[in-house]
Amino acid sequence: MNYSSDEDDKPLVFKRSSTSDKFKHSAQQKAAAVVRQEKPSPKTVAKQNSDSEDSEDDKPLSSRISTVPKANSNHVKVGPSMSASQRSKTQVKNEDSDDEKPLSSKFTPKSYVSASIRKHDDSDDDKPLSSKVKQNGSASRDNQSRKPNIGLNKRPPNEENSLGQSSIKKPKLSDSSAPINRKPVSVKPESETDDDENDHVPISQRMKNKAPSGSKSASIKQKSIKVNSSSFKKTIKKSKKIEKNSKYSKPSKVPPGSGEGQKWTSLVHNGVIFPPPYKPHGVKMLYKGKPVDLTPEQEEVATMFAVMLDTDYMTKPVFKENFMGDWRKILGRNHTIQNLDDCDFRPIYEWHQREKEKKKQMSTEEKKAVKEEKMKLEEKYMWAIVDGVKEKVGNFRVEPPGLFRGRGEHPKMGKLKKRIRPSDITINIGKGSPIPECPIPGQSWKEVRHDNTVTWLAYWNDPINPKDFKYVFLAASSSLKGQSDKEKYEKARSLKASIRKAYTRDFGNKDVTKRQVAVATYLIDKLALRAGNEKDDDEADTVGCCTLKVENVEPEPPNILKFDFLGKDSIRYQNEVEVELPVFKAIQQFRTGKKDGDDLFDKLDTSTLNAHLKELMPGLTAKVFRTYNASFTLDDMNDMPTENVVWESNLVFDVLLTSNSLCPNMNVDIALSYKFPESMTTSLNRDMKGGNVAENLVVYNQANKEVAIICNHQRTVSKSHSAQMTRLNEKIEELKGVVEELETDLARAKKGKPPLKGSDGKTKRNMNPEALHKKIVQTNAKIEKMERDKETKEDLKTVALGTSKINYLDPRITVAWCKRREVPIEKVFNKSLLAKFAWAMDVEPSFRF
DNA sequence: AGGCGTGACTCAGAAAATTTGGA
DNA sequence: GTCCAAATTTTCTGAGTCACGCC
Repeated sequence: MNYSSDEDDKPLVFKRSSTSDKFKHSAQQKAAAVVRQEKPSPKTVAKQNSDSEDSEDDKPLSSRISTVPKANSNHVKVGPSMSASQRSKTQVKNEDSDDEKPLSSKFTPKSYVSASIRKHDDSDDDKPLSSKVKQNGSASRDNQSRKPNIGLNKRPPNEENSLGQSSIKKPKLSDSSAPINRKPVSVKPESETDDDENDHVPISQRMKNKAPSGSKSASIKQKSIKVNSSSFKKTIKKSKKIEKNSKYSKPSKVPPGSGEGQKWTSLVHNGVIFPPPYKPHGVKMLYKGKPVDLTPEQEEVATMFAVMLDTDYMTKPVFKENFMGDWRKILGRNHTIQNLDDCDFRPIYEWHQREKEKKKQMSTEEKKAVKEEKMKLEEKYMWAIVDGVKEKVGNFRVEPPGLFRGRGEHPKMGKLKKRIRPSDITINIGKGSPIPECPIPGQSWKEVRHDNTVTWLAYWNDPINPKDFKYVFLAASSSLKGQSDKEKYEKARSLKASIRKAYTRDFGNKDVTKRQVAVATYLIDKLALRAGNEKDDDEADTVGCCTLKVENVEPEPPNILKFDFLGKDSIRYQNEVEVELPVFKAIQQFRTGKKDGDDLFDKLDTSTLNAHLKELMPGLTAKVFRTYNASFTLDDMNDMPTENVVWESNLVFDVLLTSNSLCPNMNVDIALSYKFPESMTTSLNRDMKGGNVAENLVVYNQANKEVAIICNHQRTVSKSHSAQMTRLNEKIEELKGVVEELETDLARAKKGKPPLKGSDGKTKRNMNPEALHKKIVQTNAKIEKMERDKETKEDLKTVALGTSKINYLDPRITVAWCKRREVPIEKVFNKSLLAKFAWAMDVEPSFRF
């Protein structure tokens, strides 16, 4: 069968399945039917179905599927649950039904709120892309009239209401359905607009026309450092239309700049700062039990190794061999030290520990003084002036010498990373600007350039791999970085459903390369896999989609694929996914006749894959799917209702406390105000808003976690994790004991008897049954809360939420959502994220990814 | 052939949780 | 014995680092 057709039977896969369970449930309850478009005419319906596929297609596959990497226990997989037929049915139905109903669970309802809110949206339409992905989405567009109506979903047209508030409640509609795609081609042009610009314009009018992301002008001048964006907006906005119809025709790379590839007009900075020279400590290590004299240079390298005695690099032979190889070069051929095994670095190690301890013991004032001293030295390097605007420099400190710490089984781990000198560094600076003074007397820069088509301020060759470079760039909060960040998200937003159809059609293509491209694209889309460049033998052996080996993908009939491989940073990816039959068959076929270590996609590499992707959409590359998947998932879940949460005291209590621990900036007062159950009821009425904030934050974190799981962002379990868990368990047990005791006393009190002595032997005060009962309830609530905390903790012990927040989630989704729900943005973004995302701060509340 | 985005980890300092000390 | 706050310990975070990967 060819999937290409539209069959209704679409594979389930496309559907989304799982949102978080929690959401799911709620969603389910609430909605029953989904609505997709407004009413469809019959034909539409039919069509729709087909579209529906698309519509569903809109969703990121990953979301649809539940895949879940096993690594995290959490989620587990999933699968598409509905059958195709079911699904189609549902859809249809939905269409008719009204909005309110939810969709089956599957579809997650996405947004209602937004829908309603989106005012402008109604109009939209046309979106070019709209079809794009998510349907609705577009926020920006909305403003204007552009929005299509997307179809789909109904959105109430007028809702506009204020943003947020009221609207929030509305039932959702899901939009998922998508709109149909309208034409494909036009991708982006119009819409784009984004927000920014319009600040001055009345909202309603704002449209944006701006340019989409693309280029921006270089002029970024203004910038304000502050968070506020307003200034930013402007800057950014500038529009360029670039993309526009032409679509991305542009070479993908050229960014903004005012001119061809020009990134700035004037650039002033002070270069880089070097680490202080090595200060010999004179502590002698032992060789065959005897102290050895080392020159400062030899001692420096020995110290680098000694300091790592307590790491597990010591268990890696490669590390030791590489270290010894490089150290021996410095020791010289005839040195006493010939064998690493006869070396005893402990004296140096212990000296280092003492130094560390000393540092730790310094008084606060001393520490402060040291810090200020350092600041004074570094201050001049921290800023650059780009086109007249003061911008923070990212990494102006030259990397100090050390032993290379490769991740995973890196063949070069342990090699000496030599000290970088000025003569290794190339400086890039504005033509008329003063050339940074070389900080080390008597030395000079390797080269000084005036290249305004690049954004780096300086670079040097990586001593470990001379072919690689280490660049000094502006900080993430700079306009230059902000612009390209925004462009990245705009590109992802413009992904269209039609792309899915296009590759689906090739699952059975006779041309093997085309088939492989189709299947690989499917995996990238569905699982948010990385492209997978080829790697050299002198790098760790990790893979991405194009470099998957036969042994990394195990097909299990009827249609399950088991993935198990080491990806970037040697992080393991394990997942079992149900795929469409043609994909499954294709994978089986790609595997036949090959050995475990052979390439699964033997006809592919990232450049051929990306070349094909670019045919589908200008500027499209494999990594866009990751961004798309992540942001889509967040946008989708953010519209989950929270109103169905039962506002019972216990639950509220939990939610508040939990959110407090999950949300960094949560207002402590809010949580505290709920700390005492007695006051809870009243507080609830009084502080409903606070409660909602906390509740919303739980939803947000849940969505964030979902994304982290999709992207496989892991973290190592903290050393103290198990101790922490044990402690929690002990406390829970202790509380349980308390409850039992209380219950005994309660029973006795009811009979008029005094309480028994406590386990500690003390006598307790007489309490009346009501008081005892109350206490039991309170304690039980506390236990439940702790159990929940425990779960959350266990759940997140291997999941890192930060990476996706920083790199994959369009901040406008978060900002708009916060505006709609009246959640202070500071509760979600810390100071550095606020600075980094200054460009997104004034997005319309109706923005949808 | 570079150029730049992504990503896990580290560490110091902040915040929260506990303990201690005194009234 | 209770209460409160200071002191101390534990946990969490933000910012920085530098390795890794994509195009």
